[in-house]
Amino acid sequence: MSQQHYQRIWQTVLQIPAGKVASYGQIADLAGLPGRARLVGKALGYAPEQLAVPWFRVLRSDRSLAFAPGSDTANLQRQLLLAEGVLLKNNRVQQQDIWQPDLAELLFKLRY
DNA sequence: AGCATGACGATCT
DNA sequence: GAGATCGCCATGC
Repeated sequence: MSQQHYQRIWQTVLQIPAGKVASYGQIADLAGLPGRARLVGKALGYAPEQLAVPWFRVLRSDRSLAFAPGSDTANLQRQLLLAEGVLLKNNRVQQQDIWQPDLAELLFKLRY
């Protein structure tokens, strides 16, 4: 897949504010890539460290973490979210912690 | 080209 | 909510 798509995904994820989370599908939609939720996960895995993309603020549409419960990655994600005040209950975040961006403002910042 | 594999998602039970 | 099923799309063998 093109770097262009990855770039858009990374830039979109960078817009998620601390203390909020978004789903893979939501990010795909906002990045102008509807139907490609799976590509978002892949892009996050390739994200350069230097860009400091908040990958831990992205999870599934059912509000559960994508990594196996108990795995090192899942534990790390849980810790990073907790540090921002996002508490997981039974591997799920609260509905209120889901990011609901102002579309006009977001599109302006991303200027697609 | 065919098939399996995912940091996924919507829908039904 | 949990589990099963099917759809989706990019990748790699």
